[in-house]
Amino acid sequence: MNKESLVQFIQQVLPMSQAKAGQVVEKFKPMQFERNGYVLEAGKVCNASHFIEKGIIRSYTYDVDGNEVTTAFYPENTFTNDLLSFFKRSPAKEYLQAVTGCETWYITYEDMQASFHAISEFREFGRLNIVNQYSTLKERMLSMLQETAEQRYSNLINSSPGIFQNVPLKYIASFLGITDTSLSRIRKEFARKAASC
Amino acid sequence: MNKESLVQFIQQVLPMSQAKAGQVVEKFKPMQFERNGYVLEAGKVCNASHFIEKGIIRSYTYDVDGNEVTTAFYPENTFTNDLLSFFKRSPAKEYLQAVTGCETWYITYEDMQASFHAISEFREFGRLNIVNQYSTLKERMLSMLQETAEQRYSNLINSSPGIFQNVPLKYIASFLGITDTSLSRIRKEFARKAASC
DNA sequence: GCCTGGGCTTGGCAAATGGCAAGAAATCAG
DNA sequence: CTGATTTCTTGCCATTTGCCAAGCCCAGGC
Repeated sequence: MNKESLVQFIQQVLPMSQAKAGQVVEKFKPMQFERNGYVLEAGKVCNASHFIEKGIIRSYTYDVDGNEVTTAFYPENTFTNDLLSFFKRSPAKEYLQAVTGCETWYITYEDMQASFHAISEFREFGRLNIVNQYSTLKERMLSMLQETAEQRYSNLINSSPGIFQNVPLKYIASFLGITDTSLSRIRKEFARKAASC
Repeated sequence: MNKESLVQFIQQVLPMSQAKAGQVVEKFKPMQFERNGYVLEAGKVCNASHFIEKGIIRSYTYDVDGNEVTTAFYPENTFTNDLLSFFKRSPAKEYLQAVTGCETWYITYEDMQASFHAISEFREFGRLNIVNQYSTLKERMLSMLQETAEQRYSNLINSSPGIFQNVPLKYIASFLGITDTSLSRIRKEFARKAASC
């Protein structure tokens, strides 16, 4: 396992010389998680940012009635952490759980701060990465505001078919903002429509 | 009009010496907007970040059917811009409109980059400010996922009563993810419940 | 003062979604 | 393999919300 995909990801967010990119990834170390293992637990301070080389991670929390709510899926070739906890050194509100077995490259908060200070390209990359995450969340927000549950389901299955092969439907339901009952009905209706076309 | 509230805001996000704070705010310049004026228009690149000294600004876009969707309200003592457009120099997808007459302190992209480079405290402030905006959006997302429209209305009126005094209800409706018809009914029901307590 | 237009409310009906409970299917442990 | 547990589907009914149309009310222009 080498850092090639991490380097590619960084180059894609902010192109820089190979030398700089090599310097940036130097501090990243490998880690593995079993299926259902925890990358981060609520209440603890998030001290590492993980680049997912292989596998899928989800974030979740609990609503006032004690129901699990899946807040995001992190597929391969993305960064995952609890942004607020990581950068403000505050207790995390969410769990980060490996939905499948995972291999990641992680960097600690201390190493990241040091690298931010030393490498201006890495600073800029870090900022753009946060902005991209914000942007993703904003699109999701917009989709919640103006689309029906069926449209959101359709979008997800088109944009991330891999998720459906590995993630229990109940996680997907709460992610879409509906109950597993409704998701089941939507899937049925969706299959019916697809068949008739 | 002086920069005192801007300085206070910065100190609150990231405490630093008064000298540093003074250096940070140096590049900010004043601007004014009439009611319904535009701080930013969709399609243009967002080239300034505004700290709202006075007034309320909203962001909005259009859905596929051409309906306006209000995506956020920015009250006094917050920063507003189109994050993605500002940092990636891409065309904005949203409009930023002054809902009331507004006075702001703004900094251009170029000045901000220069100050980021020169003042490490400002860099850190900038990052924390983005993280805070992400966090705000995440809470809003969570509220969309797990709360009813009536609960979201209740939260908004408790946390930001000032908005209701200045903003047309139809903006608030699309912000809450419902139609103005539904909002009207929810308000009626809400008033009934409040009266009976 | 009168007209006009936009913003808000209301009623009637249809569609979407949730809550509950039962059953079917898949998965897991022993 | 078997039994237990979890996940998923389905039916029934209530609630929420949307859509459409009508009407009210208030502010601004003449």
